[in-house]
Amino acid sequence: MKRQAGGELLWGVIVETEAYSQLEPACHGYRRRTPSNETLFGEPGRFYVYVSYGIHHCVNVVTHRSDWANGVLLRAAWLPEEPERVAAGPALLARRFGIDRGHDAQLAHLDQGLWIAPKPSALVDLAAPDLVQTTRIGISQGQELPWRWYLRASRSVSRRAKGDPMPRREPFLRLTGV
DNA sequence: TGTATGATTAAT
DNA sequence: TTAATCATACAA
Repeated sequence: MKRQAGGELLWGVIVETEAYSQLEPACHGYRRRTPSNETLFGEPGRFYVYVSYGIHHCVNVVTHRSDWANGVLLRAAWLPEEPERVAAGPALLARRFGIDRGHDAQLAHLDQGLWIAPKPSALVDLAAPDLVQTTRIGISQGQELPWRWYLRASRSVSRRAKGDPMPRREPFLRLTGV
């Protein structure tokens, strides 16, 4: 969720994530601590934002503990009242929420204007919460680890891998308020 | 300084 | 499947 400059709230439902750990080679903290991955080694609960392919931004939430690189990459979100797939991919998600390196190391907290909240059951009803666990994508090492999760029914997932179950036809989410 | 690489995306 | 595009890391 993001509180925008005009005071309006921008929000979406995270439908796809991947986990990264210092112990495996796909993680930015696998080799060494540098200025650009410093946040990943810092205290949990902050956003780690990195530049991808020199042109995109991707957002993680730092997890575990300080001096240990663990994080969860936010790969896709579904936004109400917006075209499907506007945030279907980590760089697209960052772009839609206007997140860049300026948000790196920022606390994921309401007070900071950018945060993550539990699904408000009064507003949103997950009709088909089936979670698919599968392998991560876009990496050359650590491909065997099944550390990617996404909501099966969401069409705003970045992409499906071979063998992954097909999406359901029914809407996966209902707006009951707003 | 110079070169290689990539947690991506859009187009083919 | 491939090209685009450049911050970052690392070698020299």
